[in-house]
Amino acid sequence: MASQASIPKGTRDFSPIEVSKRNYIISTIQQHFKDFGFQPIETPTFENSDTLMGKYGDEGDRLIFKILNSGDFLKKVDTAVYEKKDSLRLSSSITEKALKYDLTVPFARYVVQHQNDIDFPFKRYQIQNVFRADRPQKGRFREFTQCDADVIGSDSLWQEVEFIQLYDAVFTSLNLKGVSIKINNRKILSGLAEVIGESDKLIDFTVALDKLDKIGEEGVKKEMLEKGISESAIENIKPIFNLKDDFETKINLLKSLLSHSKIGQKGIEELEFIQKALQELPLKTAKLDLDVTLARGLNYYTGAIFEISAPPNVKMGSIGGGGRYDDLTGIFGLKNMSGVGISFGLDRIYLVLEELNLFPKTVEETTKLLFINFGDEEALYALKAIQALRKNHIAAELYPDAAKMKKQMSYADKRSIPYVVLAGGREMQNQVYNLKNMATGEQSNCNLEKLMIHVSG
RNA sequence: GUGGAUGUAGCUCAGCUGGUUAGAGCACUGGUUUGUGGUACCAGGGGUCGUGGGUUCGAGCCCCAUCUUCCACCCCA
Repeated sequence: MASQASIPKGTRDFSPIEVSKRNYIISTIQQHFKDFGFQPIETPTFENSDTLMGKYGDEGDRLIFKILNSGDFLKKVDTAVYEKKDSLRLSSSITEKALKYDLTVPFARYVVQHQNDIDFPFKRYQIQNVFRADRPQKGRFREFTQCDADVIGSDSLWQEVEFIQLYDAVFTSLNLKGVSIKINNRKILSGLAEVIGESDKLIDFTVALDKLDKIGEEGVKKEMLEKGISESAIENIKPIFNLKDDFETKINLLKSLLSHSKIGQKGIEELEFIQKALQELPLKTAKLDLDVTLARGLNYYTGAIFEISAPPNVKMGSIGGGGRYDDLTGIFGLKNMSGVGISFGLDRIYLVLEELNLFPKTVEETTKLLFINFGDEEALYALKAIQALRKNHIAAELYPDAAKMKKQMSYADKRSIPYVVLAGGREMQNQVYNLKNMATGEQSNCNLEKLMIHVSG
């Protein structure tokens, strides 16, 4: 290998076809965002470190890419910190900026900073890349694209209903069947923790519970015991380990389980509201599924929690997620702003569509006609036709060099260009173009007008 | 951050217990066809075997380190 050209681990180059396919997904999502009344914003690729640090938990902090200060950054460092090799304190003093880790926290910062210019409730969407210093694996990258839609400034549950519809609309458009929208409510999790008398261990409790489908009932029990949750407490909530029935049966079980928890009951009420609304507004493609074990790591969720699972025949983690957060902007000083939002994981949706062969053929279409170059005089003749074609938004191009016919033809073939136009001396004399259909091999002479009709049909 | 696997031509991979000049298919370039691609036939170019050390008379193969990719965990889209 002569060159050592390479890119950092967890990042990717995208070829023309890949970009076309990504754009197909992005424009689909974007169209539905607009249809639902969301407005676009963008925020910087990097933020001040303290905007991001501490917002995603310890694990999150570890995964934030920090940007080294410019200039003689060591000069300002406390000698004691430096000599002790205290990485944590050292890094906070030499990295004042960090790459954004998700779109939600920068959005919260945006809302607080621009609160006087925003009309609430504010519905925004945002499609940008985010960065995580994670170890890459399948469907997990260090730079990836998130497509977020959030509403801030309304605690109406109709928003949750609409977001579920939005998910459904997007997956319907992408022709992706078998997606399940898993829903849960933080209040139910709080209620469960309360009922078993372990409210102070809510996080440990939910993190363990979240792993049910991965490590099984015994694994979850073991982890809960390790975290200091009592055996009798686990016994109390045992029924939720085996919830396999429909939405209503699950709700009923939760009702009896949480009859003594006010907050738990509130969570049930919210779920029922959403479910009843959706019975009147049925989903087209996706399935709504109550999953009591759904917790998600982000600790700012306070109400609904969403997670989107790829169809069961595809081996892929979640392809989207979201939820309600009552006080996200509180950390930046703006109180009483309830928000709810969802995110689409573009890169994972891409992998799922690729695996299921769901990209429409049309996304790969580029140039429709290639004009063979026979020389300067002929090229000029060709370009006159090309100019007219382009004016009608028919993509056409001239092979730049008067190369051998074979070379030009195989170039068209390799690029899957459906039509080739041969216009040499003979055609010029008769003021025609020889149009060749590359799929059928058919060839005929026609004037510019007919050429256009033929190709656009 | 923890544990495991991997790396040979542009791509997918062969390469025996360490032994001459490292192979195949596909792709690429040229020709059979100087106004006709996708098929066929012929010829050709291309690898300091991920990188750096070490063991050995001799290393693609053994040892160490490092990087990449992949898998599991953690976490997550």
